Amino acid sequence: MEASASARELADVYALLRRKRGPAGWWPGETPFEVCLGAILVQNTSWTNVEKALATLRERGLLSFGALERLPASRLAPLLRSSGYFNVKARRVKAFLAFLGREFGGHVERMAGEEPQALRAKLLAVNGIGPETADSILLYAASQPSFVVDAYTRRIFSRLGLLRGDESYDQMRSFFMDRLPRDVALYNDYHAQIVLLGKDTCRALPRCADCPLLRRCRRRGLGRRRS
DNA sequence: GGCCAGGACACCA
DNA sequence: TGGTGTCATGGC
Repeated sequence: MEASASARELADVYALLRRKRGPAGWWPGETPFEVCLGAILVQNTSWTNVEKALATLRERGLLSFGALERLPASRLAPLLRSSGYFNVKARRVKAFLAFLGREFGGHVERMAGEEPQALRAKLLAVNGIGPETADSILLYAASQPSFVVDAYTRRIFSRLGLLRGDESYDQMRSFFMDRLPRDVALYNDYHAQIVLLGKDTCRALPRCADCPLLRRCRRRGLGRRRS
């Protein structure tokens, strides 16, 4: 871990990210419930594939807790086909629905009243919900200040030299949360900016040799040369 | 036709 | 505790 990375540096990187397109206004789903489904379906998959599966569920009137709760995993799986790993994800969605029904009566909104650490622990105990999925649900569905770390975050910040790139998930999450104010709107937009940058620049420039963000950071003395 | 995408888990040493 | 195999579709 680059322990010397400062709160100011993370704030400056965010300012640079935001300067390009302003507030991302980014929300991975139309409702908090849809956000939860999306967080599971997007595991190791592109969001465009997830959108197709969500659209299928919407067309069939299945985009609600009640409808999905009644649907067996064997019938849900084919509807999730486009998101990949559909058999696995059908079981994971069902596990989440069972948790949501048991703990919150099927109402995602009620998660917001839970103490963040306790809610995170409960989510992580659900089969198929790992740290990134839990943090996505916490931040984007339950409005809790939990920083989401994903593959783009690891890639971009290791290229900036602010992370080594081999840190554990929790180490990277702490890296951000120890240096940024616990602010839901900030975490929401910071992660959104990272994803949007990752989707265009990192894909177009897979080696990041000519990454505009990297150049801007270098000009301002941000980031570090990699040894 | 190969590579990769916003992970997580079971299994094994 | 850490490494490895598995799950699978769709876009480029």
